Amino acid sequence: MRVIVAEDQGMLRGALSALLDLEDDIEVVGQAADGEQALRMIETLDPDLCVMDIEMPKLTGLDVAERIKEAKHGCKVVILTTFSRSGYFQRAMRAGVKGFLLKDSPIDELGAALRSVHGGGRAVSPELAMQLWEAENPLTEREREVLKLAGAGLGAGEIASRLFLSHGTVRNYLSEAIQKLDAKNRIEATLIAERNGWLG
Amino acid sequence: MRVIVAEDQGMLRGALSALLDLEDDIEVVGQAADGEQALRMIETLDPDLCVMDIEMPKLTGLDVAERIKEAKHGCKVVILTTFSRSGYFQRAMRAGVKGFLLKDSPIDELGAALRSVHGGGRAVSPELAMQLWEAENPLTEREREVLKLAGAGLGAGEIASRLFLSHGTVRNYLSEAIQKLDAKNRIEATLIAERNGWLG
DNA sequence: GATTACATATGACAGTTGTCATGCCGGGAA
DNA sequence: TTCCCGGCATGACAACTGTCATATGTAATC
Repeated sequence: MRVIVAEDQGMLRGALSALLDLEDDIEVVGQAADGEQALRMIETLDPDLCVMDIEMPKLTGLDVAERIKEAKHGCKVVILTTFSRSGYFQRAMRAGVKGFLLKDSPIDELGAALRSVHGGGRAVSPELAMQLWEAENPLTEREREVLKLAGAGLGAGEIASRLFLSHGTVRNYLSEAIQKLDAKNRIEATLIAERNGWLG
Repeated sequence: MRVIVAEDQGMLRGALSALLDLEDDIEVVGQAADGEQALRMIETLDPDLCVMDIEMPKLTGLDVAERIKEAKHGCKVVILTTFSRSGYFQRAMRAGVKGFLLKDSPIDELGAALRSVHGGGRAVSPELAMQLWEAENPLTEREREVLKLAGAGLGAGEIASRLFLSHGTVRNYLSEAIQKLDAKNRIEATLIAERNGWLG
C-alpha cells in the first residue's frame, strides 16, 4: 500500500516513515510537515492511506480529513495524535476517519492499523472507543471564539474590539461559558475547554 | 555503544529505539517511559548514553540529568525535546548535558549526535546555540509558585491558603511577576513564563 | 403561530484583580 | 555594620470580571 506520513515533528515523522518503509507491504510515498502540504500530496500522489497528526501548522489533521471527505477522495485517513480529547475524536468520526491512534500506543499498532484500514476495516485505540458516548461540546461558536481570545490573555475590551462586539456582550459570553463548563473563572474555563478539544 | 531511550510517548520511544538498534554501532539496552524508570535503568544497566525527553512523568529529563551528575555516573545524556525554551537549555547545560536536540530535527541528527557525544564531543541543535545568551529567569521562587497556581485557574484567595500566605501578598507577587514579564494580566504572564521554561 | 436557541445589547452590582505606598524582619554583601 | 534584597504583610484605589435582569432580532423547529 502507498502511504503518506503527515506529522509536524521532524523526528517522529522521519522515524515513522523509515520504519513503515521497512515493511514489505508498505511504501511511504511522501512526508508532509503541515496540513497544506499533506493535502497537496494526497491530491498529486493519490496514496491509499495517510497517517496524520492533528495539531499541525496551517491546517490541522482534522481540517485535512474533512476536505478529503468533501472532495470524495479515496485516500483513507488514520489519525495519530497525542491527546485523547473527546472533541477531536468525535469530529474525526464525522469526517469519516477510519483509524484513530494515540501516540502513546506501541508502534506495532500503527502497522496493524494501516493494514486493517486498508482492508476496509477500522482501527481505534481502545482508550478512545468509549469516548463516543462522552459529552458533546456545549459551547456555541461565539463562546468558543471569545474563550480562545481570553485564554490568550486578552481582556474583555480587547476581545470586544477584535470581534466587533460590545464589551458587555463579551462578558456575557464569558460568563455563560464559565457556567457551562462549571469553572470558577475564565482561566479554568479555557483549561477545561482545551482539555476536551472544544476550542480546536 | 550501549544506549537507553527515555521518552514517555510510546510511539516515538518505540520508533527511535527500533531505528537506533538497526545501526551497527548502537545497541538499545533499555527503554524507559518515565524519569524514575530511566534513573533505575541507568544505575542497573550502566549504559554509555541516554537519550532523554524533558517532559516526562515523575521525574523530568532535567531532574534525571542532575541526579546523574551528582552521582558522578559516567552515563552521558542527550536531551531530546519539543520545546526550545531557554530555561530548559540553560538548566541542561548546568547539569552537564552533552547533547541537546529538538524533536523537530531530522532523525539522522540523532545518530550523529550520539556518536559525537560518545566520542567526547557535544551536539546542540543550531537553533539553540544562541540561547546561551538569552534572558535568565527573572522570577523569584515565590513568584513562580504563585504564578503556577494562578495559571491553573486558582484565585488569589485559594493560592493564599495553599501557600499559607495572606491574600494581599499573593496579589503583590502576581503584580510583580506581571510587570517583570511585561504582561497585561496573570494569564499573559503564565503564557510568557511557560513559553520560556521558567515554571518547570 | 408559538416556542426555542442564538447573537446581540444595556445597566447595575458585588467581587476580584492589579497597582502603589509603606512597613517589618532576616540574611548576605560591601 | 550598614545597606539592599527577598519574603511577608496591610490598606487604599481604580480597573476589570462575573452575574443577573432585561430587551431585541433572526433563524429553526414544532
